[in-house]
Amino acid sequence: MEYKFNEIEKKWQDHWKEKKVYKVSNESDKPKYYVLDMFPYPSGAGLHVGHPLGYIASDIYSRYKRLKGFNVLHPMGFDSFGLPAEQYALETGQHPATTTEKNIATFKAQLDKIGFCYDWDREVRTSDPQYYKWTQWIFLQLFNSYFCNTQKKARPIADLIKKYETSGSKNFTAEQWNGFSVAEKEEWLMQRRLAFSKYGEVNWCEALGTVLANDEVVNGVSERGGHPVVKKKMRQWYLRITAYADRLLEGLETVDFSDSMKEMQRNWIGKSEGAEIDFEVKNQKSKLKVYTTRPDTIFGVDFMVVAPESDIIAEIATDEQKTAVDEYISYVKSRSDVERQAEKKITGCFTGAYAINPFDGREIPIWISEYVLAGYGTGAIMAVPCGDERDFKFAQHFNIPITNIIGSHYNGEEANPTKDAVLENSGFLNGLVMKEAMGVALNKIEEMGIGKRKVNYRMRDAGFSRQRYWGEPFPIVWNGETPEVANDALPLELPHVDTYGPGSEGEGPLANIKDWVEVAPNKKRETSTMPGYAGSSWYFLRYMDPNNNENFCDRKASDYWNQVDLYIGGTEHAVGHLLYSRMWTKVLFDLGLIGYDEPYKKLLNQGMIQGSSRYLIRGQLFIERNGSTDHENFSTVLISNDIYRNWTPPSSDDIRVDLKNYYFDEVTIPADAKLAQITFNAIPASVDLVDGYLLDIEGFKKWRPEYTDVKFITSNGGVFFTYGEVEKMSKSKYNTVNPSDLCNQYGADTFRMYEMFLGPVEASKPWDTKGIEGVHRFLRKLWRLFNDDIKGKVWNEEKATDAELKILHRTIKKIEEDTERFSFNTAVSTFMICVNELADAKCNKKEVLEQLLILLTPYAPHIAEELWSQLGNEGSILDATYPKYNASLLVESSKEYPVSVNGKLRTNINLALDLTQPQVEELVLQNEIVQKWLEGKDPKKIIFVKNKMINVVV
RNA sequence: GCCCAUGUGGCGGAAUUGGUAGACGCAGCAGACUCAAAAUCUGCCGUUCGCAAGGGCGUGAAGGUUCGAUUCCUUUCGUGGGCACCA
Repeated sequence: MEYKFNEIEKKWQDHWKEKKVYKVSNESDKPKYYVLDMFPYPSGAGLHVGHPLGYIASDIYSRYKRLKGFNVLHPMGFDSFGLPAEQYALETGQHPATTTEKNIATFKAQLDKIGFCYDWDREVRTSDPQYYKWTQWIFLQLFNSYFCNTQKKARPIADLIKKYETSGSKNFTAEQWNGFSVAEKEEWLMQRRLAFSKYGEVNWCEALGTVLANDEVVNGVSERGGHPVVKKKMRQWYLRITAYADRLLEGLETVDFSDSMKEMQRNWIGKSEGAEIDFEVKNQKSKLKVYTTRPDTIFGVDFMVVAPESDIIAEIATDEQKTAVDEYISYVKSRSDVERQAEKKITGCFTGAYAINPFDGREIPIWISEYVLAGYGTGAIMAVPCGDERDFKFAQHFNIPITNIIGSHYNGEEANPTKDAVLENSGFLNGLVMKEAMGVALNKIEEMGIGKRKVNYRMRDAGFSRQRYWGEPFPIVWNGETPEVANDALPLELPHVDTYGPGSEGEGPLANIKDWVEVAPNKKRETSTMPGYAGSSWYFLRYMDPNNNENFCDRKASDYWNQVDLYIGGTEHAVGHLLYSRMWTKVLFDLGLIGYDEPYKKLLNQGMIQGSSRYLIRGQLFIERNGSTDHENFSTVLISNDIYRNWTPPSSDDIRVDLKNYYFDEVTIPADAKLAQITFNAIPASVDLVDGYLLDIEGFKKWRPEYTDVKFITSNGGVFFTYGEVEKMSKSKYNTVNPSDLCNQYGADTFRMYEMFLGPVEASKPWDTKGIEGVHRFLRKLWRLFNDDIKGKVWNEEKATDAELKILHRTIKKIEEDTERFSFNTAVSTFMICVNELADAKCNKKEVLEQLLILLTPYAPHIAEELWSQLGNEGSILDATYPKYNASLLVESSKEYPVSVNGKLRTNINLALDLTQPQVEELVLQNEIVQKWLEGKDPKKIIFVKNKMINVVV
């Protein structure tokens, strides 16, 4: 009987579906366990082999936990709002809901093929009105809440209003408040709401009349069309995540994330303690407020740098410098934050103004430069070139003299950011170590009233509106400049639009639907929609109670399932999604809606599976006809990579002389034309058309008919080599591999195990389909322990020997350990070793094999269930009892010790495990090989680590 | 530029706490079975010197700590991810 994986997998998938074996109940006597994957965006390209890596890992762990007696929640859904669907709609006119629906169907079919144990009855889709009803509802909770700085938590805004009405605030009295107009009141409240609106900068593309996402902007121009992009101020919604900065930092102490993940989040939040200092500006009324973390270096300030966006520039720039300053500012407008900071080139412009050092009266030139960002601190810094590398380079570039305040710690060649130097040239701080000087300087600054201590965060409030269609509409109506909660019942559904283009002022497409926007005279709906992370910030809660129409999630359900025990996803979400959803959870907790303020107890980061793309070298010959300067592509060749690689191009003089050197030896250039240019570049070939690097030439011609007639310059034997590049999997690079194809060809069990076998889940690695054979052979070998292709059943009910039980129990121990620590790749190896050993021992005994099958169930559920039933078991193996390993079977009495002399391995000696150090030393010194390496000398020391090794030191 | 990760045979990787580097698999080579192929099985498989026994070198590079370093520290180079409107 052969291993017919296609039949077996179909049979059991149907059976499991029919018996609803993956249905999960919110009531159970078993302990609960919640395993969650970061849900996918259902792109039109479908699932590729990179997606399921984390899903397989979580599926294995879920099934393992189930076998261990837990009630396991392991749901799946779709993050189905997003830009690509809208972009596609813009191009084809198809409604995003239609394409999204189709894409989800494809994804689900692909996922089911791999045999995941999802309870599909709990599926969520962020674009489903029944889901985004609650996203909108939570937004309104945020809108109607503020962060109480005394209690350090979110509270209803009504509480704040009550306080204002009765006792006012530091900005106004109760009487004043009660006299304010609605609009005036709202202006004050807006400064406290957790979801609030203000003017912010967006990437504005005039030519497209639209706002662009950062990744639609390349080098300051739009990716589509190459039009200029500038920063433009527009009204935007924001979430006051900065209010939660400290709690987001503290919360990291309570969760099990990797240290690097925590580090990334800490850096993102970027808490720093320092001071804001006001500097007088020479001959000006306005003061320059800078933020610094190093007030101890105040005597080393040689210049100031102000962000180009700062309003103060207009006030202080001198007439002589005005033109230069304006020019510089317009240059900076075209640049993104990333570009501004990544730039190695040093740019800047002097304003002509001088600040005055409050301690020694020195005049400090004020510059503007793009390396200072407006959004951070006060948008201005005091530059200390002897202590800061960027300041130093700036000073050097613009020939600004550098003051040394750290003596020999500064060598004149590079800045030294030390805090341990003793200060010099520093007035009242002279002689103090910098660390101590910090407090002294701060006290003095506060005493003089020219500045104050200030905690700063690099993190900014999160932009929460998008000028797009395919997202959650805001249940907000604008009364002039005052936002009000819309009267509509939730969900406020996305209305139908005829076109997906932007509104006349760059608003989202919703702005074009007059009837929808104008709800009453002078009352207009908010026309932007929520960003992608809105729906994903709370989806882990919805899975617990997905069909609840009364509540986003019943408190009983969220208390039962509690936090996500294991969350698996990529590091690319390290700071975005994870921080947002941590914040939402904290708000929901503060408002008493759920019982915990961290969503994810443990986070496991899966690596990215990269594509292994294949490229062909294409040579193209261009000619010019009749004096026209347009180049015409006259001839094309494709060149095998090894030939091209070994080719040395002739010097440019040769081109016109000898085309032989250029692979175009058979080309005759028409009389009325002349050779213009020969170029070589790479064109992608689909990975389906190569075997390793060898191209299937005929297949390629069929795939790209435009190359049917071109000449292929082949290597010896007529073969054609492509070359490889490891890069992100994407449709455009033709390097995607569809998991469904592999499941058809090798079976889901093979595919699951191969994905795991590839390497550690956390690591990124390139995909290579070739290795899958090895895993497939392993499963066939396992099958043959039960069934022979010709003889049929070979398993038996004989009693297992000690040696066989030892193989089994060693495997039980290792598989359990490896699964617990998410080392799935080594677990697969362990299965292979076990099956190899059982085959060598000719062990076909049910007593051993049955236990092995249970271990294998999380990894390869279909074959395990099939063989389990062949062994005559009644129930499903999914609910079998996980084997316990018997330590007494694994006890050894002796060990083959490696023996080193001076750290170099020289021999092995078999020794009993209960020997003492002196006994070991004696036996080791008797050994011939050890004697030889001792060369008659006495050993200085013999290091003996029990059960590990022996090292003789001479 | 900044933050994080990572670098081991031809390839994916193993070595869990500083203790035998290269488990397991792919590819390759040689052989068995077969009319043949597939499948399966056996052996070899980091590099170098050597007939062999045995030795030298070897975990991106350079230093350091240690009896002992893929593992810890310093410096440096390459690659991947993130940098706030891709998700």
